[in-house]
Amino acid sequence: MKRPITIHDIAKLAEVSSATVSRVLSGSDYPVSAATREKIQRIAKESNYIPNMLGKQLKTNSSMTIGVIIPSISNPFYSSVILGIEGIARQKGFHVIVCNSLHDAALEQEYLKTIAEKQVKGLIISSIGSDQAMLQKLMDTGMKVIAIDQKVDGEGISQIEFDYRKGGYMATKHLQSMGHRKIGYVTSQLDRPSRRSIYQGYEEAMRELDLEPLTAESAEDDVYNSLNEFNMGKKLAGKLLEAVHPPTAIFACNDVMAFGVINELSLRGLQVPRDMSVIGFDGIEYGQMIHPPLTTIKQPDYEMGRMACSMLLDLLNGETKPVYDVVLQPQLLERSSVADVQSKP
Amino acid sequence: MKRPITIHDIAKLAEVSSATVSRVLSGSDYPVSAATREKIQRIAKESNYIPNMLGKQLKTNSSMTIGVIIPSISNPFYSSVILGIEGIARQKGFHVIVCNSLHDAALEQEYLKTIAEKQVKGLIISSIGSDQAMLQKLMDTGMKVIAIDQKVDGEGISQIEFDYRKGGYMATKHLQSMGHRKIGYVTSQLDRPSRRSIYQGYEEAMRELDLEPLTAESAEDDVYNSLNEFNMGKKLAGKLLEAVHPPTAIFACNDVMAFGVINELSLRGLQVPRDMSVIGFDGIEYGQMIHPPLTTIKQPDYEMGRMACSMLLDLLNGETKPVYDVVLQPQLLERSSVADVQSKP
DNA sequence: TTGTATGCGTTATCAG
DNA sequence: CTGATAACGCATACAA
Repeated sequence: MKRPITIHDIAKLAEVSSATVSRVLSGSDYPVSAATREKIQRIAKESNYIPNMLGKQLKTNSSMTIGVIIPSISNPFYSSVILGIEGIARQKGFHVIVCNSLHDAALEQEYLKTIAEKQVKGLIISSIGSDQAMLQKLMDTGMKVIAIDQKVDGEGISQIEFDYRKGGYMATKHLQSMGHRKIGYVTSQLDRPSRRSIYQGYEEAMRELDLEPLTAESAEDDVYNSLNEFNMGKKLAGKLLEAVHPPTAIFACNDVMAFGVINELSLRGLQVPRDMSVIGFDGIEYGQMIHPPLTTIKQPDYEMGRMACSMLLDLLNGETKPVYDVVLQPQLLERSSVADVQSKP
Repeated sequence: MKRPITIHDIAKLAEVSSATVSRVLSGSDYPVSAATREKIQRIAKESNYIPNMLGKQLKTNSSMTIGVIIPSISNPFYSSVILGIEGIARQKGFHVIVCNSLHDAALEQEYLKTIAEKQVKGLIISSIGSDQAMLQKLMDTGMKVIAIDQKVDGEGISQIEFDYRKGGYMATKHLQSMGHRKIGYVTSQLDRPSRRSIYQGYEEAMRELDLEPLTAESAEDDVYNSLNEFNMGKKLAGKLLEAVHPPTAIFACNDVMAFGVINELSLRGLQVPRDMSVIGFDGIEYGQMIHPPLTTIKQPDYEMGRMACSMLLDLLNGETKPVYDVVLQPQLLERSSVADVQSKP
């Protein structure tokens, strides 16, 4: 294994100083005569020179890298966010390091540390932990942070979030507008702020019409895994059906859970939407692949990624924009899992 | 913005040399008296010292990082592979850089370059490009490479792949064993080796019973996107139905496409599996969330990730194992989308 | 336009 | 056990 080529090797071959080589190869605008410039470039190519970013970054103290911490890429919602981030980042010459916290607060902390050690100056995080002490410390050292999806309260953190409350409200209102009055809500544990917000929206819409909320909340904590979520949906749907006054429509806190609800219903001989309407939340692509296509509340995930990345890069460019929160609006995706039951016979 | 703390700062505070600080803080087993060791650790903690990995890596020329290049994390198959890789990597103290080539050969090359520049010494790649020249160059400089899923022919590259041919064979045989004789195959363009292999398995199984293959291949090139895939499944299913001798069973080259097939069938008033059997390929989780639950050929994606990472780490540890290929075996996941049609009335 | 010299933060060598 | 010092590969201030 031969030692990798450095600018010094090239300098020797080209009979110039390494400074000149650096100036040419780093794309600096420092004046270098066309002749030597060409010579250096030729030799670099011929010798398969690969610049060592570690050296460069150590010197310049800028890694052109942003970190992203999300629960898991196996969640299509987050993988979409990441694709959005990457698109913008690549366009600006930045690289992205993705870390899956897997709903493990300790792991999240660990990744936070790793990112700091790698001298990453910008971070986009959908935090699942509650301990923002470490995050604050990093920000004190100059790291720029954008929180997405999950609210992080800390000074100087720009947030970009969805209007979850409104999404919950919209979903419920849509069901009501279709004539439903007994509307059940199935949700995983209401421990994360986002989930509570959706619930609030649901509750608010119900209260407006003096309707009683009917909620089935999972008791289990979060082993994030879509199959789990699916099964949870099944279980909770079962619970709702066994209530004294079963609902005519079910609102699930995410699409995969809605898949579970639909599955459980069909197992019990109930047809969607004829016998029961179902509405989901998130707007993942698979929603339109099932039968019936799932009516749902779409969160602009991809756009969120793009916006988060743009904001972060602005911050890194030293544009001293004020810290601000962006609230992205949900959108009703009307497909075929909700029936209109208000037509009087 | 204050200058970050370095080992020199700590050295001053602890009244020792930076060499000693390094020995303590880097977890070296070099002997240091318990007293100074403790003092250094205390001061490091108090001053919120964050080691600069760039410096360390530049010096040691080892980044404890492996690169992964895959088509897209939005494909649940690959996100599963990555989770497998990460699990092993983390366990051994390695970090993972994920790059989505998005089915763009140029982008793949770009990421390859980036990874090399970042001094990453190990790479796991599911290559979509055909130009393995760059890859070979990198291997010449000492990079260890493991190719997964997609075969890359090059010297010294360990491969870990699925037995796609056998998977295709198994799927077809399963349909045959359930009495089907007219079996259609829908596939995206047969341009990648993996896809051709599946097709070969299908064809082989058909020939064994002297049956005529009936294939619908997409003409469009690959804009990888599940929705696209889904729609392709719909379109190709339509084609098959309009054949002079329509099949009684359809085999799709991946699960999402199978979703499209099922969707199209139900739109045309055909029930699965009563009127038409469908079998998929991949075994993504969503397969069991649709109706009817999709019978499919499962590829052990997560395990592939784990195995690839283990092999790579062994290679990086200098264990001079011979270059070898691992072939992972597919598994039939019998669910409910295939009907037994052989019972004679 | 080019070269020299220095330092980024760390580890490693070698001498004490 | 500890310290001084030289790298690692690169960019840049300063000198020529």
